[in-house]
Order: sequence, then structure tokens, then C-alpha cells
Amino acid sequence: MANEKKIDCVILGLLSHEELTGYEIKKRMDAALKYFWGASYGSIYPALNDLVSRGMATKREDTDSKRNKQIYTITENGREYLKKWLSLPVEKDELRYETLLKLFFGNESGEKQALIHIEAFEKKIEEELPYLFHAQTILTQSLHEDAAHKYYLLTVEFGIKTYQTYLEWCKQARKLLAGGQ
Amino acid sequence: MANEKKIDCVILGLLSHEELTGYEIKKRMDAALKYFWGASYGSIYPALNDLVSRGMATKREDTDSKRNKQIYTITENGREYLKKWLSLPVEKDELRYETLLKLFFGNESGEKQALIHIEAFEKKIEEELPYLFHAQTILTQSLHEDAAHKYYLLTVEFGIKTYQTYLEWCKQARKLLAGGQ
DNA sequence: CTTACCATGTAAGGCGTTACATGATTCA
DNA sequence: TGAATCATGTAACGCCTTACATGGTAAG
Repeated sequence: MANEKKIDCVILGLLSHEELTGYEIKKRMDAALKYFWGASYGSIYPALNDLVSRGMATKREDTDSKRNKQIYTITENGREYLKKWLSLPVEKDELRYETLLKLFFGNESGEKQALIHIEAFEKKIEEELPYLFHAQTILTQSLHEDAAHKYYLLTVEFGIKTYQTYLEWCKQARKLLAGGQ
Repeated sequence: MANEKKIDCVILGLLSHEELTGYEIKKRMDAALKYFWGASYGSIYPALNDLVSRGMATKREDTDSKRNKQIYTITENGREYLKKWLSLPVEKDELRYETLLKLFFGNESGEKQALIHIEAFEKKIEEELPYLFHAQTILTQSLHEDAAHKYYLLTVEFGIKTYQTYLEWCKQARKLLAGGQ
């Protein structure tokens, strides 16, 4: 009932849209979900086997491809399980920013160090923003081609807005550190 | 050298400012760090023992109090270890929002469900913002009383800015779901 | 007197990453 | 032919949360 393992739900969510291999699931996650959810092969492959054994998905070998591909398909059971989880209240939204942790203790290491962390943070965000903008463009254009795109766009907009705010905060933080208020 | 356990660093960071008991460490974390870092007693107490055995902190019983209190103090070694960690580049900033995950798969459960999650998210943020504003006021007023406050304020400002952005996104998301773009 | 909070710790178990191990295929 | 990428999986290990276990004290 409760205790839905998140990795199962993410995989089922991706499978609800299309058949995928474990490798492709990882790619999809890295492309679209990495800003708010991540997973490694070491959790994906065991989870896939587990989903099959619980009747949430089926596995078949891809005979077309020359490669050793295992294609996974969601079952009706799996779809119901996914929908049930989606209808349950969110249990946890968690942010773990080591940058903020190091900044919080900045008095121990001094302003120079704090500035280095802020600039590194800024750089990382500036590098990632273009990918989000690109996704925004693609999704906005294809909004009516696929009903799911509206929901994807929602999360992309979240990323863009928060990242832009991060950049504003970086500027403000630099000012505060420089001595002014 | 590398592989600094974060829980050790957080504890040392808190101890660098003042002597504390395990219980107080938890309180401090819940009050000031919970927005970007969390920890349970089950990780704090073992970590404290470990820090003592590695010479990063010392432990003494509080004889003044009637209670069974163990007071921890950072050592020079501990302070060096902390400073070293603070000078190292950030390894990972991670955001794990189940809300965004459920929204991403929103096409499976429909608009009504998506709206429910957005409203719940909005409510949670609205409830937490006042605490951040309160911290902002206190810290701004006492900025010159303690050099560390500047750094605390930095993280509080981050929280306020991002939370405000979250609320704006909620509005926008509701509009997008309502059918418009 | 009883509830809330102070205070410390352990044990089990879950969850997931990293590293390892292996090998095929595509493309330059 | 060599590098990059496709492709699947396992094992060890680390880290943390949850639940359990215990008891003192302050305040109403």
C-alpha cells in the first residue's frame, strides 16, 4: 500500500509513455529528470527485474536489434500502481545543497573562500540553463502534439525560474560579502 | 583526504561556533539548516563518538546540569579538518522534489491530480516562508554583533528568494494547466 | 500528576551509489 | 583499429532513517 519505492515509480512513469530498455531509461532520466531526480544503473536494473517479478512490467528480448537488448513494457497492473502512487500526497521534497552548507560555515574560512563557492555555483547554473531553455522551446512548439508535453514543460519552467533566481541570488550574495548590505 | 563525511562536517561546523550537546546539534540543524540539510539522531550520535575517537572533538559531561548531558567541543584538529573541507570544491548540490516527479508524469493521472499536488506544494511553501522572514529580520538586525551572521543571512536569503519563485511558478503552473499557455 | 520536552543512544533494515566485469557495435 | 557508445548486470559497501529503548526534569 504505502512505501512505494520511488525508483519503481519513476521507471513505471517512463514506461507508461513508451517501451524502453534499462539503458534508455537511464538516458531519459539524465535528459529530462536529472534536475530533480537521479538514478544509477545499479538501481535501475535490479528495479526492472523486481517490477517484472511483481507483474508491473514485462520483459522481452529485442530480436530486431543485433544488440543484447531487453525491452520492458508496462502492464495494466503497473499502470494502476503508478496511477495510485500519483494520486497519493507527496511525502518529501528535499534539497541538499552542499554549496549552502559551506556558505553557512563561511565565517570559518573567510570571504574569499565563500566567493569561490558562489562563483562555482553560478558557473554550474549558467552552464545548465541553456539546456533548459532548449527544452522549453521544443516543448512549447510541440505542446499540442503530445498531451504529456504540457507536464514536461511544467517541470522545465520550474527549473528555469529557480535557476534564474539562483543567479540573482549569486549577485546579491557577492554584494553582501563585499561588505555592503 | 577526500571522502569527507558530510555529517562530520556539519557537526564540526556547528561546534566551530559553540560547544554543543548532540541534542542541541539536532535543534540547530532543524532551526537553521533544515532547508538545505537534514540529519537524524541516528546519524548524529554515532558521528559524535566517531569524531571524538578521531580527535576532532572532545566530550565532557555537564556537571552543572541535573541532566545527563554530554557536551562536545571542537579541537584544533577538528577545526583544521573543517577548514580543509570548506576549501575543497563542492561535490554535489542535489534537489529531489517528489512534487516535480509526480507532475512530470501528470499526463497519467490528469489535470485535477496535478493541481492538487501544486496546491499542496504551494501551501507548504507558504507555511515555511514566515520562518525564513523572521530569521531574515533577526539576522539583519544583528549583522554586526557576530561575523557569522552574514553567512547565515546568505543562506536565508537564498531560501526566501527561491521560495518566492516557487510561489510564482505555482501560479503560472495553474494557468498552464487551466488550458492557457 | 501528567504532558511535554530534554537527553542519549542502538539495531535493523532500506536504499542507492561506486566500482567492477563483460562484451558488442558503430563510426572515424 | 581504436575510441565512443550501446548494453546489461552484480557485489560491496556506505550512509542514513526509522523504530526501539530508556529515563530525567520542568511546568501547568
